[in-house]
Amino acid sequence: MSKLRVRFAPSPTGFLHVGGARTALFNYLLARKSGGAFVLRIEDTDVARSTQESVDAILEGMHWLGFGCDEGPIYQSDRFELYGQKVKHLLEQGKAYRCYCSAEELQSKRDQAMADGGKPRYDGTCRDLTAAPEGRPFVVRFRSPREGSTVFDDIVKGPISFENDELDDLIIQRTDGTPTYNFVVVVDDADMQIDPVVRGDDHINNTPRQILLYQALGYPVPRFAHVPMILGPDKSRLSKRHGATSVMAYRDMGYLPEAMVNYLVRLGWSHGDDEIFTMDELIEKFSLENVGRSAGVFNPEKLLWLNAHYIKSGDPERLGTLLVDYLRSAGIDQSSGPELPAVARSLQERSRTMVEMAEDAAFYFCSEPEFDDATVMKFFTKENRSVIESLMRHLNNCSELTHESIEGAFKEAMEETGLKMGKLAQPARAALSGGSAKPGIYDILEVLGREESLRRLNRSLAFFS
RNA sequence: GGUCCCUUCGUCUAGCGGUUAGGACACCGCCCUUUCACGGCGGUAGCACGAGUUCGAUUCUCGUAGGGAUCACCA
Repeated sequence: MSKLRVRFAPSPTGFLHVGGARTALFNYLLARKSGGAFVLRIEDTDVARSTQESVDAILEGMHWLGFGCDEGPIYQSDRFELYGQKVKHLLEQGKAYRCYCSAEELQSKRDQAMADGGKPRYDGTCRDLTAAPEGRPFVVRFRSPREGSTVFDDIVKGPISFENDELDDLIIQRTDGTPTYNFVVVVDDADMQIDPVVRGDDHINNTPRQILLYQALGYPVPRFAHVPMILGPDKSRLSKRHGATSVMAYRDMGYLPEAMVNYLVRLGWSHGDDEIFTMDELIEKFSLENVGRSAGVFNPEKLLWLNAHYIKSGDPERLGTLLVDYLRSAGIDQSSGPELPAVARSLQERSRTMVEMAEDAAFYFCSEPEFDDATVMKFFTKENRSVIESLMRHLNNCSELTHESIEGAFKEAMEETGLKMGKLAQPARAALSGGSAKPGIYDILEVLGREESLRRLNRSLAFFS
């Protein structure tokens, strides 16, 4: 595959949402696969709505997901001079013209057209103006051809065609002299030699105008790949009301970036029946040819399943490191207690999110667990006292608590008491954790260690009837 | 409303003229079992509709219906 230059071009008016993240991912994979360049371009021509906080949030999201860019971030606000030159050229060539209609006039014309059942488009009032009014504010409009049609062969959607007379003369420069999106996106994609342009299919309707602009500017027209949108459960465009849409919100909810990447890539793309992909596999296997044409519903359940999968198969050392922040957020004092990797290892098979893991790890860090009435009633009975004592004796004989030594102790205790595993494990679990802690009982003992385990068991004795 | 796009289980999807329509999430049942999970096995469930083309349509064409996007001095 030849080297591709692709880009992700978010506008800094909010955080990185899952839709944008997927678009970024597709572009990133294409660049990595081809050994080409992934350009990050910040579309901040709307100075009023763009914020540095948003830029930072987007960068943070990209970093978390592991999408490193090769060029950028490039800010369009740094390139106004270039856009100004291009506008000037179009003006000189008569391919653009000044329009003196005010925003209010335009709006009322649109409203009128709508009321008459017509199309809300610019009527061309200033298109052929010969005498320019003096000193009045103006915008610059692109002189769009009124005949013919514009067609392109979308890489994912196939052939798409528009009649040119459906397109009106779009504004390329505002009254304040700043350029607008449809213009700068063309100048930049051409200037940065982006090909293919991979973006959300909400841009399909902009594409014919942009193609006309490429041609007017004398640029070669790139290929386009419009990827389907991500919808909410009600099939409407995914938004806040559907729940979390910010990528970083998922980190906060205990999701791993690889789970998010894996989920996002499968939403709209497939590789046979495969479900699990490492980033390296994605780079090797991803291709636009296998991107579907239809929109997809964001399914949190499947994301959760993938997250559980990655936690389950994750490196305990890493999970332990990640756990630090989640424990802190859960208000758990981790200053003393077991080693985090060991904690993570004991819980990774049963945690679907890191938040769950932190919550389920709480008992490890609570040296004096509270016993509720139900627990006392059920497990701390007269008969069970001897059970715990028996277990303590055999545990005490172990020099160190390992899976083997613990198993041995349990066997001996079972023999001594004549009880089955269940009768032994449950009271012990309650005594050690204060309730029905999730890890296997051997794991709890092993992670807690000999001294702490015996201390907790001994302490529980006081609560027996 | 105009334009454009889309349409296989509830959801994500495989399928690229002939298949018992496959997989995954979710759901249900059974097994495993020291709690909870994991895991294993099995199951429910789908080609929107109507015409064509064809010996044969989920697959190709055209309609219909439904859904979505877009029609800014936002991007």
